[in-house]
Amino acid sequence: MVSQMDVAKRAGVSFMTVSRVINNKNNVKEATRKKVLKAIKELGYYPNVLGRGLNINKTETIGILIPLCSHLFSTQYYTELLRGVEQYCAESGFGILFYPRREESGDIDYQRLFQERRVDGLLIIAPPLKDLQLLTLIKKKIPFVVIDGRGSGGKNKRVVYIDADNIGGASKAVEYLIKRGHKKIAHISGWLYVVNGKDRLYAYKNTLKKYKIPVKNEYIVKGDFTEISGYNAMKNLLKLKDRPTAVFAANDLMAIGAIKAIKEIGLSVPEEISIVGFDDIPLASYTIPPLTTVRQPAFQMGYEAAKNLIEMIKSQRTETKSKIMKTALIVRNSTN
Amino acid sequence: MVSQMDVAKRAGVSFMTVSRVINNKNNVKEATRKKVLKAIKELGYYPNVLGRGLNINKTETIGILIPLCSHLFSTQYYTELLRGVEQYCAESGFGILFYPRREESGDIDYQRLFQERRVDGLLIIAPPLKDLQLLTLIKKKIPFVVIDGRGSGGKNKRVVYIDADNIGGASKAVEYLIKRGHKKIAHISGWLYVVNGKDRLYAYKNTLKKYKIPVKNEYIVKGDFTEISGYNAMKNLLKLKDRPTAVFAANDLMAIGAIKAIKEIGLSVPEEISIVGFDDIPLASYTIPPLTTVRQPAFQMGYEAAKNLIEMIKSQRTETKSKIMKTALIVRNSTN
DNA sequence: TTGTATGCGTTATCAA
DNA sequence: TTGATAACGCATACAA
Repeated sequence: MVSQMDVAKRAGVSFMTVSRVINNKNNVKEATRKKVLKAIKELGYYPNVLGRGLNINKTETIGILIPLCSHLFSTQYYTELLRGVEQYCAESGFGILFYPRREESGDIDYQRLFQERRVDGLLIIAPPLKDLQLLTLIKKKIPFVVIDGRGSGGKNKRVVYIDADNIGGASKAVEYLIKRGHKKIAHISGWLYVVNGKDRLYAYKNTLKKYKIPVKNEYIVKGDFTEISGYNAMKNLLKLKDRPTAVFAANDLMAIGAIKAIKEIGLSVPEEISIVGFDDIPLASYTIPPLTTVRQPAFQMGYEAAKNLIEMIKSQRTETKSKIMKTALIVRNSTN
Repeated sequence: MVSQMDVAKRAGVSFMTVSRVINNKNNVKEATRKKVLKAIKELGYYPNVLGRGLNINKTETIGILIPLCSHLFSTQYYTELLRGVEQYCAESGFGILFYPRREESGDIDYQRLFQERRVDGLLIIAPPLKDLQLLTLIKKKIPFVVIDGRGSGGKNKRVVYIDADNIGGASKAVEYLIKRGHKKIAHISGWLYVVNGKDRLYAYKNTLKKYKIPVKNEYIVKGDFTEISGYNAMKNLLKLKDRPTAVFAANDLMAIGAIKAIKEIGLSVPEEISIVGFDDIPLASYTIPPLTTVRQPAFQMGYEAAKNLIEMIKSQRTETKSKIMKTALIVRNSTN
């Protein structure tokens, strides 16, 4: 391994001069700098981030804690989010340590990643509704940003949340159905242990109330964001005597499952039943019929979150900059 | 920051004893160990991986270099692959440093990640056909494993490649079409600058030859793995006087684009034109009609690759264990 | 069974 | 403008 010492010997200077050149300090004579750069090149020297990190107590790396249970991660929504995160990290020279969480098994110890000095901060995606570990992070002053987890760490002002406007988006979806004349509107809910699922259910109920439409329990069926759960939920809805004429599914995959169930018994979408999803994954425009859905700005959310986190890390500040990103109703052909 | 020294003071021992406890050395008296563990707990001590890594020259982290151009990364194939990688890393206690490559911009310097001691080895996904950087890694004895890049680093026995059997899988697909009576079979090729695309094209040509069916240039249209490229390619095929009766697309997304183009001019799949894809992404079973395709074991590939890499790192050996993973033809309803 | 000295590669501080 | 020394947290080698 080539160290600054080796470079220094080759260039006939002290290792401190090498360090200065590496770090672009301006108090190095141009001739000396050239000698050093030449030696660096000849020896193929690369600075050792461990040595550096140990000294300055920084790693220029963020950890990303992402749920890996397939029904969440496999959604293209997450790849877009990741792309956004990557974009900002690349711009600011930060690395990304990838920590998939499997909710099932014993969880990851959030603070460990920081305390071990693996990362300078954490990006936490879709944590549980009440995540006590976030409180630990706050107490220990560990920088972190939460995506898709509004409120998971309580209302502490020091927590930065980046969320899509789930309530607004879901309200728009239900409102649209109401304005098209639907009165019997059902909801296939998402995984209710993350805020996305909970908020969309809340908005469904609330919008109905706003328009004086009674909320019927039999019209609310629990799903978990997977296509199969949407399929099963729809099967149940189809058994009802008073069948709904429209369904708002908490994500696109479940909407797709629902469409499958409807077609299977010979009914058609949207003629007999209208369907609205949430996410606007690429697949949404390929279903038959193409899906009316709520788009959330996944890339921007990732980018914003990384930006916030890295600014927090760099500035040492911990001021709140939570953001609710706008959603948009994309009307295609699954609604009537 | 709490260090071994702090723990040592609290427990009334030397920091070396603390180190021994951390590393589960057996030459520590049980009573002493308990004292130390108690102090560790009370102080909330976590070992600093930078200090440790600097000393033992290991990081227990692998770097994953993955193409982020959306047409490759957004495929669910890659999420599955990542899940496999994660699985083995979790089992062996390794971290994953995530390095998306954007082929467009100036590339990542592969060796840098290792030389800077960020990682102990590299997992390189879908490199270019001839990747000179891989030769550097070989020369510098940096552990790495290539996924979806058979041959990118030359035929050096020291390179470990984990690939799906692209040639076998594509051959099965084309053979199936031939056995169903098709003679006019076209191919929508993938991105030909990665081995997956190239091999599938090769297998297409080769299988036709094997069955004495002439290879017609006009039946081969270049795509780049995106849905839109499949759509456009199919448009061109549909303009031919002697239209093909079957199309083998180099991946599912392009197959889906092709189906869209076919439907648009009022023809039907599979009655008038049969389509076969490659990958078997989840979406494949939702298209209308559900797609006949070639399944590759993405999860296992990721798992195997990580296993190979980490074993190389741990054993210091660099023996070749390249693997070609089996593929399977999944017959659904897009073929006739 | 436990402790002391040393060095990993880097940067900060202070001196020259 | 340059260099010497110390320190970051840890584990190895050796001594007690």
